[in-house]
Amino acid sequence: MKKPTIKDIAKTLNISPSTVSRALSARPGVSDELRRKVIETAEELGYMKNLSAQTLKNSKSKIIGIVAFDIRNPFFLDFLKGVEDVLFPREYKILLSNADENIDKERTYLNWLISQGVEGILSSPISEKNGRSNLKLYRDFYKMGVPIVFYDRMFHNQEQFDYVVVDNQDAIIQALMHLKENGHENIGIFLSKKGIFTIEERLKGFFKGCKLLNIPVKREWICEDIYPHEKTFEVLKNLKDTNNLPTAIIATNNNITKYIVYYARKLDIKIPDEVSLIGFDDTPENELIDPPLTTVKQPILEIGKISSTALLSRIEDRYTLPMRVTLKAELIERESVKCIKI
Amino acid sequence: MKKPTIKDIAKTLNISPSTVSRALSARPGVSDELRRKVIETAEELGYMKNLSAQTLKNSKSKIIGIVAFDIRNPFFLDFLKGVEDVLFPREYKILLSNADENIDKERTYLNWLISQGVEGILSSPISEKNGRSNLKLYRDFYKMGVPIVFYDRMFHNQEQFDYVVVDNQDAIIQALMHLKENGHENIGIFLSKKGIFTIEERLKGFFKGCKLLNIPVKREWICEDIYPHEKTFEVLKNLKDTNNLPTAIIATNNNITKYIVYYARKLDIKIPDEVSLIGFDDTPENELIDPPLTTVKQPILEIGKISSTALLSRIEDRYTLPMRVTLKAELIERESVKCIKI
DNA sequence: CTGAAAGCGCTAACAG
DNA sequence: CTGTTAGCGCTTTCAG
Repeated sequence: MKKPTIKDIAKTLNISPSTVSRALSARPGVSDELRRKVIETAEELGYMKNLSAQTLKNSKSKIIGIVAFDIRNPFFLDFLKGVEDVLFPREYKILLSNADENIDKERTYLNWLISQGVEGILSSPISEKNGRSNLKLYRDFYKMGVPIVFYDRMFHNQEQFDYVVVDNQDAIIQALMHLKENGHENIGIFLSKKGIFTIEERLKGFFKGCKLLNIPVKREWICEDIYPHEKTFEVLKNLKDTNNLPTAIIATNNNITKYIVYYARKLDIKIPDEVSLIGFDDTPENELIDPPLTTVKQPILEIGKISSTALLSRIEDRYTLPMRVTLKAELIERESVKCIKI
Repeated sequence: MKKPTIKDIAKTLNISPSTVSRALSARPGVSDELRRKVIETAEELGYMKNLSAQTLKNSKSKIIGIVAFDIRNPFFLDFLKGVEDVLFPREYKILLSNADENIDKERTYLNWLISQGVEGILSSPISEKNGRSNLKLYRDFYKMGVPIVFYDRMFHNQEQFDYVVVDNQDAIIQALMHLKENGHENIGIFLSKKGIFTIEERLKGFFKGCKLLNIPVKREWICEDIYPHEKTFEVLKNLKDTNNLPTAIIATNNNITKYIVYYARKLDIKIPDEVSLIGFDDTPENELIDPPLTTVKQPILEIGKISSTALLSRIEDRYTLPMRVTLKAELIERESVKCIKI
């Protein structure tokens, strides 16, 4: 037996579908008496509104699309929670995509989202080493009037788009200042895949901060493209074998943080006695690791809340001014940085 | 300007909408020549198919709904990845819900999902201490013919439903055996909120295993309803103050695991020297914690893959036999269990 | 306050 | 191989 529709309710009550529609949508123009009866029989019949029909009719799906750069990243635990917190009370639903750091997959999902009729998109856009990205597609969507808010990542010089990101340069500068205060001048940085917006920014922040603080930059200590994680081992081992370890390392994402701890232990490099470490992304476990990790903490829940709030307001008012938010990261001091000031 | 539709393409080529539809859907009945032209002008016009219309027409949304018990649980990192891995190639999309351990929220989302026309639902059903749940609603859906696969959690004695869960009793028994082998007889267990399926099962496993292995059960060492996390502190402190610590503790989820480590450290209870610990849910950090944690590891990625595969096959064939899968957990031995055999 | 009719975009059945 | 027609379920005029 098929799902009952508005028509079935109309028929059982001998009224017209339009009246049923009005009654169920809480719109005016129906007597209280009738409305009550409609609602009642709707329940009896087990009626559930068909949102596809409604969407088709008034082109409002009450769905927003999320494009995740990689759904396995713990980033999404807090981010999704933040988004869901603001969406749920407003009855918006989430269509979840996972780009897996792959621009082709991202493109496929973006097209699906549009076809599905999402009212807006929350995206952390992928870009590859060679600079390839789906910027053109995002631009097309922008022209079509699809509200888009970038979170965590964005495109440079595309000021028409809304975004909510962290000040990644400042985040690294904070880390550098902390290291400098603790007497470190020989500082390395481990970066994951090239091309990723946040990683590029963190590297820029490193250069900027070193200049600012008068910290010498040494080519071998800028370890780029640390991926997959075994590369962490190679690089660390090489640095150790050549007796060329910096006194401190800054990690630039949670995964690298984790693997530096892991492989340093295997290589018998003592943290923080031999090398100090500042982690990136404060997963709850960072406090429990040995040693508890001094970490740059991003306000991820906030990114979720703010970006989704921004998206909703743009959905409601397409012609509002660009919303560009840059949040500050925070340095959580624990025990992985040793003071070596003389 | 509105989004172009199939009609617009038809008009510019002076053909009928149905031909365009056939051409774009790769169905037979169109000359190659025409098909080529259709596809071409579709691209020129920036046509994107309207899935709401398609769904309305053939009641196939190519969307499945996921109900998460609590989206902040790291469980969902691997689970969602597993699901997405199987869904993406088959062009199914994910509508994500977050029940937040709240049956009312779960119910709201379930109704949304149905209204949205999802073709199936992957759910970890919530149940409260008092036994309340949305079982009735799930039953209604079952009657309506909506495919449902439960993952991680399920209902007892509801054998009509498909499910993919872990053998939680066995998981705890494995932990007990390991402890017994290492000479432990005074064993405590820390459980989170009452009523949760997995937690109840783990407690049952504890009783069963103790009986099996001839381990005495002591009331004060069965610490239930550890929530919120500060409760971990209270309980541990009390046990310590009364000089009543067991020699080993089994944690029953990742959060409790984490907080036992955390508060044990605060209370200066040495793991594993004073108390051995077996954690539950193997987050990658468990290896980095001090000490590296012996942990019960659930095959979460598999749960995602298998449950979504099961769901898709039920969507394709509604009348197949029930699919009930129980996966085994695995004990990862590290260094948080001390051998105290004399 | 209620009903009739048209249409959102797409597809499937039937004709030609 | 292509076109015509009708209809999926809902809402929104416009009449009454």
